[in-house]
Amino acid sequence: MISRKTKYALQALGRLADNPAGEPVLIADLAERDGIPRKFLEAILVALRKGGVLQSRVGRGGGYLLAAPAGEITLARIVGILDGEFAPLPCLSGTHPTRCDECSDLDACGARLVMAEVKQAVSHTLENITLADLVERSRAERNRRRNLVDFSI
Amino acid sequence: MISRKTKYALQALGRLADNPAGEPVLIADLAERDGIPRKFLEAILVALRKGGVLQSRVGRGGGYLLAAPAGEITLARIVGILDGEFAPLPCLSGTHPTRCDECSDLDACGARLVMAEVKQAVSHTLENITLADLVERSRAERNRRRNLVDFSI
DNA sequence: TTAAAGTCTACAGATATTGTAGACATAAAG
DNA sequence: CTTTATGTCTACAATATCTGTAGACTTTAA
Repeated sequence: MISRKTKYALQALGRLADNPAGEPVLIADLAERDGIPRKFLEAILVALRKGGVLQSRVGRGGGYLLAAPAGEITLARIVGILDGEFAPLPCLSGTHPTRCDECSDLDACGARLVMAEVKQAVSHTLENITLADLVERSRAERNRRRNLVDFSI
Repeated sequence: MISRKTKYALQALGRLADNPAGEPVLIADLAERDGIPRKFLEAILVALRKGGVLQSRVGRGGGYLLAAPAGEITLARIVGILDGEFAPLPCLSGTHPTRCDECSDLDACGARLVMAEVKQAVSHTLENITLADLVERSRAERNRRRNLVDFSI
């Protein structure tokens, strides 16, 4: 469902959200740490910057930083920037609604009615998860395991 | 999110679910009514038959029928047959789980943890909507409007 | 002035999706 | 038993989209 582009973005954004605020991270570092093709990641980060999620600094000592606190950056926003608005059917797009050729009765289309519900569910989920959750859950899982190990000693 | 293939499938299945039980419907009719390329629809229907959702009869008087009551055919099943199992990330596939190359710690991957939640939400929604719902909602919408018209006369 | 960064444009390659063609198999009607 | 109406199968063609690469350019700090 999500493109590799968005997957890479989530990985890189996770690293950035983990980093001390104000410390720019290099594209090259992000790319290497997660095995992402560097030039491809470059394009992804530019899109995220244009989308207002990232800030960049050019030149020596430069790199990328989050443009907002991790808790304010939702998955919906990230996915929207990279994969475009999530529309299970073209006629359900909010921004570029496109009617099917043979559709004589848009509002009574069964496929559209049920897919609207799916869209609603997905959007709701994506709106309610932030980068902070992503980082937090990863930490929680690591801690959980660390505790297991402690007990086993 | 869903392919054109699945969209066509939903349209055709809606027609079939609306048809009196036991009456086969011709591919050609389904194709024409919704403006679906005939040969393409053919392939879709074959997949659905192999997936156990449809029955076919060959020869004169033949055509397609639902293989089960509309209320027992979920969207999850239809989407699964045509688009494959829904996995927001390859490592979240139930049937062909594929680890990312550079992933050193699968269970603590933040992207994976949050996407698992999205997968859960989508699956839950798709499991809880059936073809009967699709038909019913379409009917309800048409009735709603018919009533509006009646009152306005 | 130089080196270290990000930026931009264009394209190449891979993969998936959508759509088409035509020969074939099966079943009913007469 | 022949004809006709139907679905089935295999192979391919045409797009479209996604992924990835190249290289010249701009900006900033040391």
